[in-house]
Amino acid sequence: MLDLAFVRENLEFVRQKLADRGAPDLLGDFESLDRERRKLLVEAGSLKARKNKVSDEIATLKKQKQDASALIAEMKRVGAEITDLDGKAKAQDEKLQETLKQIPNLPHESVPVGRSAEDNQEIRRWGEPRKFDFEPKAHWNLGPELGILDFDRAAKITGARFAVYYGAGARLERALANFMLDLHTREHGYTEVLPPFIVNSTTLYGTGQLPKFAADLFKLENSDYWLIPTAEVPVTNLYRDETIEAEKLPIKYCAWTACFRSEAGSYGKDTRGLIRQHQFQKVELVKFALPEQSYDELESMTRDAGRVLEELGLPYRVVALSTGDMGFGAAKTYDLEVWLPSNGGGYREISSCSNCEAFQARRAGIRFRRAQGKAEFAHTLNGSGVAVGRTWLAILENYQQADGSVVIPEALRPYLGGMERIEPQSPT
RNA sequence: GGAGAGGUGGCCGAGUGGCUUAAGGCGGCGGUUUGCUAAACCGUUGUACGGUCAAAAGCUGUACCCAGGGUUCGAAUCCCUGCCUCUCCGCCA
Repeated sequence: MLDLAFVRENLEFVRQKLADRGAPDLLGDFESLDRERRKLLVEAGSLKARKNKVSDEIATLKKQKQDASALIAEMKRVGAEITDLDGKAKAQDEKLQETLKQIPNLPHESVPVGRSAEDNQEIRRWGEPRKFDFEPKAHWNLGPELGILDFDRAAKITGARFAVYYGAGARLERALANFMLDLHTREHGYTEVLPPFIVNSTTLYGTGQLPKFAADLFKLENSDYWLIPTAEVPVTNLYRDETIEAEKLPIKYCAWTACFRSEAGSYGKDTRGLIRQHQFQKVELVKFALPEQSYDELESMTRDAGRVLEELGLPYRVVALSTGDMGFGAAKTYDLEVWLPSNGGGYREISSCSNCEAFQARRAGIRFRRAQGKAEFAHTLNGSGVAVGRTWLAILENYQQADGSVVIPEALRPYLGGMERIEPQSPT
């Protein structure tokens, strides 16, 4: 959420930044709404001041056993007026809050202005895509052929966009999660968190999934419980409505969780394979940072995520998302895109690292306090470190051999009991 | 799922309709005293949204005693609903 006073004082600037994102103009009636609301606050405030004063006078009269009926009668009328004004002010305020909650974050000045992913800016590349001397297969063929991946039975027991893993496939997924967690906790200074995979709606408001993106989420029936779309949601909300001591910043968490997304509106996109599933696993990185350090923290978080792919020998590139391609709460986002040989070869998103500045903190009441001075809003950052399911398929595709087996990257072997290669196997 | 007890400032804790602008204590901050430390003493203390101001400071208004409604001239206090915590019982990985 943007700061109300900031929007009021920088209306044209805000309009421009939102236009850069390609967001519709949501500030249409902001000025009049804000003006009307403040006028009502002043009127109601002065009436309440009178009410408080007269109530004291009534108390004094009663104590002295004198007649207060005239004042009481007046206050009955004033009370009705206050109820009326409060109602109007509340309605205006709700409209204003609703407007503010619909407005995405303002892009940082360093973000390339553009309309879509076409305008994203490549920052750097790591690794050389492998040259195959045979036609590389897509993972949705490789996996089932190896007997470690099964979409058909997943469709039977649940539905489309789910998968079952067997044997070395299940173990590879588990090994990847452990490998990522160990790397971030041992070498990058993150503290591991295991949060609930179900959260309430207040939590989803805090990180910005609600109210705009309810359709992307799974909601549990007859409750206020929702499945998390990413660990960013529960982990960022750990400090909701709390004030952190400045010396403790930056706080760095990493969390392995399952993630659940309805993928409404993506019918027809990535229908084959593991790229776009309703349920997938992800190791997430979350930071709480001082405002003056948050962009340095974004850089290091992006490097921390990249380390995972480098250790696994997976070629990737880093792109800065353009203003038109960024998520709702982000002020700046880097995507990590891993190279996949299937479909003629190309880079696919495997991590997204964002600095939300104070956008989430303002919604969620995440503050910090310096030794001297008032509480300020912290900056929050989140990034995948990285998506486990997509790493799984990247390993299959990048490390496949002509005979249909898959070589396990060195760094991962200790997590697989020394296994060097996945050979075709029977699932049963 | 059943029964009961609770939810008050950063923390502890008083407070059953108006002398509460939330007592008292702890902690924090500032100061006095002191060879240093400790102690003692004095002062101070949160958040949000407004008004005033060029702006900041300051001054000032309102709201906030889990949340949302209600009763009343007046609610931390009374009523209703919800959420959360704790204790006991039942069920359970």
